[in-house]
Amino acid sequence: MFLEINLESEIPIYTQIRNEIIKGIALGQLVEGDGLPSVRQMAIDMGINMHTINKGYNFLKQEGFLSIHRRKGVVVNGPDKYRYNAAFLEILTENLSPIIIEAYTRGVRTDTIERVIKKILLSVSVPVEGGDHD
Amino acid sequence: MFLEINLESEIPIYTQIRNEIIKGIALGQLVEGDGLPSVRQMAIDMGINMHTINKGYNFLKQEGFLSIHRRKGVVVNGPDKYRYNAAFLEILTENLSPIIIEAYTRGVRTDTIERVIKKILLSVSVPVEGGDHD
DNA sequence: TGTATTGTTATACTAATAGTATAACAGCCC
DNA sequence: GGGCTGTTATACTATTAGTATAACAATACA
Repeated sequence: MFLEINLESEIPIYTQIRNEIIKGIALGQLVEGDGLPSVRQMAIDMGINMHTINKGYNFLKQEGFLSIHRRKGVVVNGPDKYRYNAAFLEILTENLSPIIIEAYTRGVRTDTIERVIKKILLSVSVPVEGGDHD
Repeated sequence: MFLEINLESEIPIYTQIRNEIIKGIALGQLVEGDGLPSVRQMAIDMGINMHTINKGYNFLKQEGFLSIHRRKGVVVNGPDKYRYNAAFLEILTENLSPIIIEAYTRGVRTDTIERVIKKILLSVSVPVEGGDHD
């Protein structure tokens, strides 16, 4: 696995694992049916405790990104398992609000904010005029 | 003070205080020179410990939003004291990335994400076609 | 000049969370 | 049946959030 984890970050390790795997799915590096390393193996690879990995995997399982089987291990789900709904859009708004409002208050103009958003989206997708993901 | 604080939230109280005051500045409810309640008074009003308020105030002080004097109390700064710079834009990108990437991965289309952003900005500013803040 | 109010600092305590460390349990493919 | 999987339980350390007192230091103001 090629997860970029920063042990010094204030962001919990299991959260970083979660975010990196979601990013891997966004980039197409992880697709439906792909298997992930076992909690023990990844723990060894990353020099991190097994339970921390397991915690990250379980968040992703609960959110629909992964399926977990006793012996088969951890497998990436298809998009239908983690497609967004109205509730997600509400949480998204709640999470974005303080960040966006701070930027606005600090004088970042609307078009600059949108440029930042576009840059992030471009880092994870192929730009297609008028087109989109899925 | 009219800060909306949720004691049950996973977000630390002092962070909520910080965000609410920044929001107050964005809305124009707090402008340069305005005084805020003393740490003791606000602690009483909100039923929260003095140190928690103080922690929130000090974050805002360190970030340039507030000035704090021994006896005069806490005062809102002018925009020049908290205007963004290049470093802020980098942190902004870092903070937005996992949220935006997750939304994208879950199938939220680019224009939907931008609609959410616009909704947040509208909640805090007066819509002006082609114009902007400041 | 006092005095009261301000933010500040120090100390101590509880509760919750992150992370580590072992160990054992249970499903299941080969 | 052996070995690998995720799972669960327990225990421990470190850090953070929040509370609770108390005292200190600057300073506006009567």
